[in-house]
Order: sequence, then C-alpha cells, then structure tokens
Amino acid sequence: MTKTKDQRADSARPLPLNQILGGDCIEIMNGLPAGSVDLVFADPPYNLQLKGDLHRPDNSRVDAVDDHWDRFSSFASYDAFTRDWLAAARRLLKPNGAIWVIGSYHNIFRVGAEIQNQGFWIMNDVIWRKTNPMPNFRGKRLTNAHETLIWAAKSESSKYTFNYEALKSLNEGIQMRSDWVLPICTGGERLKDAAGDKAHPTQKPESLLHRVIIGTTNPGDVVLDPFFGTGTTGAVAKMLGRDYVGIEREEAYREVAARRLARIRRLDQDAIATTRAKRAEPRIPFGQVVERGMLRPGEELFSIGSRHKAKVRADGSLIGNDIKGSIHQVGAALEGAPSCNGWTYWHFRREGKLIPLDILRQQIRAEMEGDAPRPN
Amino acid sequence: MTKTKDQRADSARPLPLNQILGGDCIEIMNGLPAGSVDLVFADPPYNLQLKGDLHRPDNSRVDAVDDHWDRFSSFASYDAFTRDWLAAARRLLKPNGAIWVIGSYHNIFRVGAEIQNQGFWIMNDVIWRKTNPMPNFRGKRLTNAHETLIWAAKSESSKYTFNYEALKSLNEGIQMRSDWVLPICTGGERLKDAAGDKAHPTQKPESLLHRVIIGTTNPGDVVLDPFFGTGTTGAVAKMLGRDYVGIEREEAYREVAARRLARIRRLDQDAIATTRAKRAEPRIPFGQVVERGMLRPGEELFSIGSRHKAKVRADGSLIGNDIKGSIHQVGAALEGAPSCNGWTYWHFRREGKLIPLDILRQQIRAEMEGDAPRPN
DNA sequence: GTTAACCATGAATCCTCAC
DNA sequence: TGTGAGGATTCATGGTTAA
Repeated sequence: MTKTKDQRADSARPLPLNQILGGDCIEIMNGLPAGSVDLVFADPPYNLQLKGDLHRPDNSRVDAVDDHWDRFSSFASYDAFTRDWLAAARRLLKPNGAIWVIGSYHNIFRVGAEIQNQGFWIMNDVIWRKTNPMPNFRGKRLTNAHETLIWAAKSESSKYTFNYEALKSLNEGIQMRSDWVLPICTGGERLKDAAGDKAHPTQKPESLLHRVIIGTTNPGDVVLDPFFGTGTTGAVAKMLGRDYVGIEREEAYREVAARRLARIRRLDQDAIATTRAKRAEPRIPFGQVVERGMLRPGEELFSIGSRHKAKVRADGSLIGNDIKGSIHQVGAALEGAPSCNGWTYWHFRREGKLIPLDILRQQIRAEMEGDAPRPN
Repeated sequence: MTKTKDQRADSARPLPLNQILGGDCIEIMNGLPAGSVDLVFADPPYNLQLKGDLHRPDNSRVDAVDDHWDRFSSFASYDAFTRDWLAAARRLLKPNGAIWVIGSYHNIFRVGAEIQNQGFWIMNDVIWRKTNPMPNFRGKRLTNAHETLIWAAKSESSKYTFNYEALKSLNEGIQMRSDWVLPICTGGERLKDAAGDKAHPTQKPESLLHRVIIGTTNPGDVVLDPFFGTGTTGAVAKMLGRDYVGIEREEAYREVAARRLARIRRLDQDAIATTRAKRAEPRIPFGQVVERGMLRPGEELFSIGSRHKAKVRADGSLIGNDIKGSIHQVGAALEGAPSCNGWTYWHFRREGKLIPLDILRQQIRAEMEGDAPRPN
C-alpha cells in the first residue's frame, strides 16, 4: 500500500502499536506519524483548581479587583493546554478518523468549543448516566449523576466509522440513544495499588469503552489514548481485537496499566464479530435477476395492495403507467416520493401470493457466499 | 442604601412585571434596571446549521427548524451574540441571582464556555433525557435523545436559591439527580396557530420549567426569559406564584404567549401536589450484560437440558447453529417457535451449574434501584 | 360504544459510490 | 469537483378513522 505524504515525512518513527509511551502527551503525539490513527479516546484532566487560584502563592487573598484577571488567566491556560493536545491528536488522525472526549461541566464546554474551532465535526454528545453516583452530601446542588462525552469526526467530510447495527443489537433491537446508563467502576474491576487504595482517581468502566469501541471502530483499527491512566482504553481495545497506543505521564499509572494489559486476552473472531449492516452487503443490479431467469421479461410486478403495476423489460428496467426506468425510479415516480427502494417496494406473483423482489436478491447473495466468503 | 451607578441610571424605567416586551432582547435588557431579577431562564437559538432536507423512511419530510432567527454566518458571529445577551442578562441579575440556559451540542459548549468566562459559577449541568425523541432516520448517528441545561449562579460568592427538599420530594424522597427524564412537548400542551400548525418550532414542556422554577426560585421571585417564544417560562412562573418578564422579538409568538398567559391561573401552594404513576420495570437490553462483563463475548449459553447451544457476541447478539440475532430471536429459531423469552430460555454455566440469564437482569435492575422514577 | 388500525410528527448539523 | 443513480433508514406518543 502506498503511504501518504504525511506518513512518509514522519516515518522516521513508526507508530508503536500496543505499547504505553511515557511522557508528555503533546510532545509524544507530535513525534508520531501523522494520519496513522483511527480513533482517539481522551479523558483529559480538568483540575482547574479555581479555588486555589483565588490565593496568591504567598497565600494572601486575591482581592476583588484581581478576581476577573485571575479567573481569565486560569481559563486561558487550560484553554491553551486543550488547544495543543487537541491539535496534536487531530494531526495523528486519518482523514476518516474520529475522536471521543469525556469530561464534566468543569471542562467539557471549553473542550467542546475548541473541538468545533479546530474543524472537528461533532456527531453526538453522549451522556454517561451513572447508576450509582456519589450523592451531593451537603444538599447544596443536584446529585452530579452524569458525565458528558463528545464524539466528533476529524472533519465534516470524514467518512467516520459507525457500526449502527452492532449498537442497535447491544440495545436489543432499538436504535442506540445518546444517553447511556452504566455503573461507575467499582468492585473487582477497580484497580488497587500496593497499599490497597484505588490506583487512579477516575478509572473509567470497561463497559463505557466497550460501547465506544464496538460502535465507532472496526477490528484491526488503531485506538490512541493520550491520557492513558490505568489503561482501560487499551484493555478493551486489546480484548476486542483492536490495536492501542497509550500515552501516560505518571510512571505509577503506566506500571499498573502494563500489568493489567499483560493479563488481557484477545477474544476470538466469533466473539468479536458484530452484526453487519445491510449497506455493507454486495450490491446486486436488478438486471441480474432477469439475466438469471428468476423473472422473465414481460412479467408483471405489483406494489403492496397492487395499487401500482409495472412490467419487467429485458434490460432490467421497468415500465409502468408509461414511466420507464429502474425499479427504484419507477416506484418513486408512481408514489410521487423522493426515493423508493424497489427491492422492497415491488412484488411478483407466485401461486397467488405476492413475494417481494428482495427474496430474489437474497438468493443471489447466498449463491455468491460460496464463491467469495466474507468475514463475519 | 446607596444605589449603584447602574441602578441610578436605569431607575427611570422600573422593571415591568408580568408583561411581554417586544424587540431585541439585548437592547431591551440593557434598558431595564440592573440587579432586579432573581432568575434568568434562556432558550437561545441553537445555530443548528442544517443543510438539505431530511425524510423519514416512509418518505415523509421532517419539518426542520430553519427559521431565520436560527441562522448565523459563523461561530464568531454566534459567539458575539452569546457574549452580548449573556452580559446583558448578568447585569440584570441580583447578586444572589442565577441563570439557566438550555441547548444542544450545536451551541451548548460555546454558551457554557462564555458563561464561565463572564464569571458565572456553574452549579450543575442538567440533562433533559427525552422519553420520546425523534429517531435518527438514516441510521448514521445515535438518536439525539437529550438536551443540556446549565445552571449557574451570578458569581462564585452568590447565595443562590436551591430548594433541596422540594426537589427531593418531587423525586419520591430521593435526592434529585442531574438527569431529568421528561417527555417532549406534544398533544394538548403544544400550542397551535390559526392554521392548526405548531405555533413555535421548539416549544419546551412545562414539566421542565416546573422543575427549574420549583427548585431554584421562591414564590414572589422575578423570572426573566429573554427568548420568550410562546411563553412557557411565564406560564409556569405565573402558575407557581412567581413574577415573570418576557422578551420576544417575533410578534406572532408574542400574541400566542399573551393569549396563553391570560388563561393561566395562579395556583395555591397547596395545589401544587405532584401526581405520578408508579415506575415501570426498566427494560434491560441483553447487551448491557456483555458490556458490564457479566458474560464474556465468546461464552456459551445453553437451553434447558442443553438441547441447544449458542455463543455470545461482542454486540450482545448470539450465534447458534449459524443463526444470528438477539437472545430471543435465536431461541425462537432453534425451537421453531414464533417467540421466545431469551432471558429465561438461555443459561450460562458457573461451577458446573446452569444459571438462567434472568438472574443477571435482576442484578442490573437491583443496581438501578434508587434511580429517579420515570414520570407519567 | 369499544377496540384496533392507521396516521402524523418531534431543535436533525442523517448516504455513498461510480463516472 | 459535480452529477446521477442505487437504495437504506424510525421510536414514542397522541389523534383520527375504520371495524
């Protein structure tokens, strides 16, 4: 396969797959080859420490006059940090790549605005609704029972990955919504350090990453996490047959993550396979139905309830009510609709029953399976 | 008490209570007395940036929000607009006042960042989870099933109003969470114009305003809405014994709102009893069992007597005897039955024993206990 | 009159490939 | 880069009509 110009320019250091890189994520990302990553998942820090910023280093109270400047300074430095790591991540993405960022009201608005400013194209914001959040002990606010994720493609024109059918399947046949109800990470899943305390303050549940990775990557894709922490992204990516790249500044977290990842086993192909979308099926021209003699030229087709009729012609076009064209065009014209799926709209008659054309297409596809089996 | 310069300058025009003011909200707010409002509720244009038409699978056309008031030339012009109306609203707030803003991913990040920049202090972001959102018809994204509200005090030092106990009792004795499950505004509540069409494209449900006003104002408080529309804020404020100030640019909306408000009667405090039906058992998709790691992709399931077997896949579907589908579909197919309850049909093996899936569903439901009940 | 079937609609950044 | 054609895609609710 031919490398893109970007990849050639940076090929001095190829993308190190399935490793945890130590150091500042902005510097490290800038040293990796551009256009080499399918998905970025980022859980950036949001320790604004605004309270602390109200005191000077000598611990004197900042007075009201300085208040505004101080706040601005704090937001400005966080915004600069956000701008830099987002730009570095965007450079790494393939043209059809995408990013997920998770945050809370402390930081997500600033991150979301910068995502838009940099030309990412937001697909959804997603609410992780926690089944077991920490209550607000003082009763001064609402229970902060959710976090917000932003899912954005690299650009408006990106052909991003979205496994619609797989997510629908995860939701028992109903279209997946933008609010996800999942428990926080506790119990055996929560990693502990040597002292038995939690190894990381904000470890995310694997269930959250499972949904992200199943929904917006394919097996073999590269998932990069610039704030790797204890490696939840890597663990789920590895389990589901994706490659990961982790970047983490703190050595203690890297060690916990490395031990965790060593224990993970990739699932076998059967388990990783997900329900394939119809649009991924090979396209069958209607003319093949006629060529193979499954329908004869001259045979009549009917819409539901026989409201409309049309005749099959030898070239695989239809003619009905003086309208000629494809099965789709004639159906759309007769219905006065902007479009029409002729495969499901038209029916042929066998033994008094009306059978949709799509049955014939499925027969042809089944025959083709034997010739060139597809994965899944 | 000495008046501030602002208040002196504006005292020529006292705050007009329980009226709808016509005109540009920024100009009008700048002409009202500073520090005179307890709560601002704002539903600004979302800047949806819609392109072409959208059709449902049945070919009917979706009535898009393409009104002139939602069109902005760029992020920069939207940001300038946001900066100006937020500054004008902030000036009107009493020192202990607060603001609510509602939006979607199209605009809420930009609004939230500017709220922080201007020195408001965010208390919570609140998710309105819609029980009946419009689906994603093309299957290219997640159902956009929520909107986001930001609740912020005028400043960090504001002693904002929060009626903790009132919200707790609205929530059947459990602390109110940051995610609110409410239906969209339809049926008899949805206002119609003379032609019988919806009077406003984005009318909000009264239930949403009810919760906001009960939770963050006291009787007799002044609630200002700079994007009044058909006056939902005013209607609920009046009903609950608060004063309102509405600002609306479009005369057609003002007329609808005025008629609506004339019909509203203030309730006795005693009459604000909340009735709600018992919560239905929440539906648990089998996919959650897989995401949460209660069963691993690849694990085998068995029917009673182990007559049939199937394997769990990563998307929560099963594969057994070459049949793929949900736990219910595969069970039904293997039994040659029209339907099958997969939760009781399938079993997993633990320590040599076969355990029905339904045990896992009960575990998930138990974890969800204590969640906010669903209305209706 | 009762029930079932049918229809309408909601803040939406909603297609993809070949030529 | 545009154009044209193939053909894939929906959930909850409330109101209206048919049986």
